[in-house]
Amino acid sequence: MKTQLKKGALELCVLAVLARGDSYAYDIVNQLSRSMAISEGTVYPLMRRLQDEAWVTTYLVESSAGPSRKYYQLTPAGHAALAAMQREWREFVSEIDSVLVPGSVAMEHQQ
Amino acid sequence: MKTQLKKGALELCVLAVLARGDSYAYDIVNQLSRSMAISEGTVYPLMRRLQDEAWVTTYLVESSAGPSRKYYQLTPAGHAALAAMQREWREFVSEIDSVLVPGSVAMEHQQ
DNA sequence: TGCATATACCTTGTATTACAAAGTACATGG
DNA sequence: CCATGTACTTTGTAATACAAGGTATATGCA
Repeated sequence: MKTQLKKGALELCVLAVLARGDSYAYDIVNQLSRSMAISEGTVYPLMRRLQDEAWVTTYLVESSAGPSRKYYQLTPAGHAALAAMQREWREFVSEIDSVLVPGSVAMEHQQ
Repeated sequence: MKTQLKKGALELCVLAVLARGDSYAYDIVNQLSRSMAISEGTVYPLMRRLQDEAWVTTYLVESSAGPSRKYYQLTPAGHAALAAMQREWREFVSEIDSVLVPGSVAMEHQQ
């Protein structure tokens, strides 16, 4: 159930994380997993999609504690996409809320 | 994009509509399409899923302006599911917002 | 009668995507 | 030299939104 809700929002979350600074997939997973259930198998294909959209560029940085890290950096198009998706997110929440609570904000009378 | 966000939330919306009164699929589509883009091909399979979950029961009512309408009525389990999904919806929005606006809700130690 | 239109239902096929699971590879300490 | 932690990637499965098409009923109108 919740899995379905999550679809599409993760892309927004990843872009939001990258807006706070360049990062690599493994770290993004760890950051997001503090707020929500998320797995590697979801994020890596998503990073590929972000590249395909030209919303991010990548560069390698060697690590002293394991294999090289592939950092992702937002492009101007990526920043624009983030802004657009934040707007869409707000609209989406409003749409759903308008269905859940028609008219006023009184949620005590149902059925 | 928005299509993906929508997944999972539609079920919640349909249950919310039914909580305001029994209705039939064709009318639910019309009601929801005032707030959001939605198509018949999405709703009919969804109604079937609600039946499979025993969240709704159905009854036929003849119409003077077309074929009989299959009305859907929430069961007690359906009301409970609606309440649970509303809670999940709130949690989900909070989770996403906490990522979009770090520091607002649950951000302990951000790097 | 015949046909268009509106109502109402349902099914099929396709695209998207979250996730588990598995695999590859690097670095370090016991 | 191998277990552990780090880091990347691919494969297969399930869920589901939607377009498109199909069926059926009722009415108005030419």
